[in-house]
Amino acid sequence: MRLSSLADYAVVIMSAAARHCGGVARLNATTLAEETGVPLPTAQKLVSRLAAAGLLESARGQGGGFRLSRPPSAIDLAEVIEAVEGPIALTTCVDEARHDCALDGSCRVKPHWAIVNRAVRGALAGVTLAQLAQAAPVHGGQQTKIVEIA
Amino acid sequence: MRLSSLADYAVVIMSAAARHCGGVARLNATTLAEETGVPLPTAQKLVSRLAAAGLLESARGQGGGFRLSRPPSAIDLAEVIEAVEGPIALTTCVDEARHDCALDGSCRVKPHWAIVNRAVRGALAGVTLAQLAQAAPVHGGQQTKIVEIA
DNA sequence: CTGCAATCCGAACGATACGGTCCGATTAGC
DNA sequence: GCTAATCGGACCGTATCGTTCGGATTGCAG
Repeated sequence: MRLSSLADYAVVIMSAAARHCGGVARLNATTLAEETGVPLPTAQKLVSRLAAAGLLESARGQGGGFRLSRPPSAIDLAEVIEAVEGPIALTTCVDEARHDCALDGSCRVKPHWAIVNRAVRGALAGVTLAQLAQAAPVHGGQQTKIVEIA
Repeated sequence: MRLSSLADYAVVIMSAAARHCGGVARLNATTLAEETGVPLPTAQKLVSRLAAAGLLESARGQGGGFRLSRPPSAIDLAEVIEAVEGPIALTTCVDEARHDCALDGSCRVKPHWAIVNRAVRGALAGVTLAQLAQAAPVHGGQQTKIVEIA
């Protein structure tokens, strides 16, 4: 139940890019790396994947760089994570592209995983880059609540 | 964002144990392995960890085995997963036992992770073994919803 | 038009952690 | 007191992740 380091860094980078959204200037990988503290080679790999997923627009050559393809309020955590890690699937049986669950047929729990998976993904999809770009979260008590489940 | 196979199997095993909760008879690792389809050695490793976490009560020697330490309705997914994988911490900076985040100090995103982490954990804590032991989930539309977030 | 410099893109290497297997320690029954 | 069945911990192979490196592409200056 741990996020990969790459996904963690990707969120940090996207958040930094969202903060510079006012200026139309493109941000290159070097600048993003310096600003966030992420190692440069790793940052390069990440912006590549994020661009391939359509979350960033890339421009090559001198003066090139990256820019958010959408407003920060229209990009959520789930998208960023899926761009780096692939589809959010807690178990292999949820991932429709793979049918290699050893138990499969007789597994009585399988039907429930889809619901749990949706709940977790929903928790991530509920947070946008715009919220992450804000200075600090509100500390006034519990902000998150699951109302119904399964 | 993928659950480890061990955690997946642990949920399946605990769910099977919950289904046999009526009888007071203990279940040994072999029986649970046969019933769930989980490889025996792996099942042994899992029940050991689950017992160490206090979710199962173990009895050694001939005629021994395992039993749920609490009613199925009082054990949730988060507990099972944490027993196998350790604390649920999406990022290293959420895990209070570790302070080895390379970015740390200047990271602007860090404060938000705690909230996201709580939301994900809440989604898992909302599902009990009693619900998993039921035959099948209700398919009547979307059952899960995040009302407020960060 | 040509050369240069900056940037993005894909492939190979090493390390960490997971998953699976085996053997020893312990306990209840005979 | 012995036997047998079961739990508990240690070892090893494997796969994925994370990092690093070199090549291809593009825009600007001369």
